[in-house]
Amino acid sequence: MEVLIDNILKKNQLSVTGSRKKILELFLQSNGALAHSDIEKKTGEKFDRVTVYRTLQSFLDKGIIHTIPTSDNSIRYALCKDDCSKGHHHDNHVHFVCSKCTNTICLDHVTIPSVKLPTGFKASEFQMIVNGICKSCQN
Amino acid sequence: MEVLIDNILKKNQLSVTGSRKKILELFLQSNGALAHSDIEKKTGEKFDRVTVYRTLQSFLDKGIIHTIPTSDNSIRYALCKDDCSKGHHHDNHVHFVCSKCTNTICLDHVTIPSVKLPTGFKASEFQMIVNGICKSCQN
DNA sequence: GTAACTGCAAAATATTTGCATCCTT
DNA sequence: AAGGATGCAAATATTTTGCAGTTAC
Repeated sequence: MEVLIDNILKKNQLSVTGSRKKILELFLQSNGALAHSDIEKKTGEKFDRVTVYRTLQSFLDKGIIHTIPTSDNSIRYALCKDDCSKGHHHDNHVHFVCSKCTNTICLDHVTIPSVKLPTGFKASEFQMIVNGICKSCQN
Repeated sequence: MEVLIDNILKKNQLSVTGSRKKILELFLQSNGALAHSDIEKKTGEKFDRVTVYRTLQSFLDKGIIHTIPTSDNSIRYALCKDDCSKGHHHDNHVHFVCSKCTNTICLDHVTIPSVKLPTGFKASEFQMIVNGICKSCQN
């Protein structure tokens, strides 16, 4: 794990520092998406708030993570899968937001179906969010 | 128009006031979605910022408008269509976000295709956002 | 007249920026 | 050693809350 994390950072020309390792580890552990506040909580106040902002921003810039649209004012970030790092972000799967546990889960195997847009519109990216009750909260 | 606006408000047991009429009118005019900041701009600083927050909240509560997920920290609101007011929000169309003019447009005639979720997941709502260049910015 | 709505002030939160210091390479 | 990353302080921006005055019904 340790090695994997270092490799991801190096591959993206980011220096390997404590906060980056820790935050990246968080993403690798949770297979869902994280909001800024989640990260602050789960790292246990170890880092400055500002460092979290900047770390997320640099991960975004490098394409290590991407944002997921939400309906509340809290951007959520998720790891990009392999094909993302090549520049284009084809994060081509559906995201599921559980209304019970509020987790955002990547449904990696559910691909976003394509839609036909009216003439004049040129699409560059498709996002799909499904709200409901997730597997773990089902009872 | 004036009458229509009053009717919407009355139908939802909201008293008819200047700010509500003005803001509702804005929504009726723009067939896209509006962010809080859009509303402040377009009403020309006439209302207190707080009034805008509260007005939007009461419209949300009554189901007159709904939120649209975004990837930047700016909730966008759009008018609900007729079948929304019955309680369930089946805002069943695709939203288009133009990366040039940043407008969010309701593609009323593009329905969200259904997807098959993994077992254990129960969906209650589907949202789809398409990013790209809109009709007006195409040149 | 009463309940609901608004505007102002202020509190609480969230985000950004500058700069000195420290760490990675 | 040099450039980049971090933490602190502080500037901005955003959202929420309380309260007194005003307006709609």
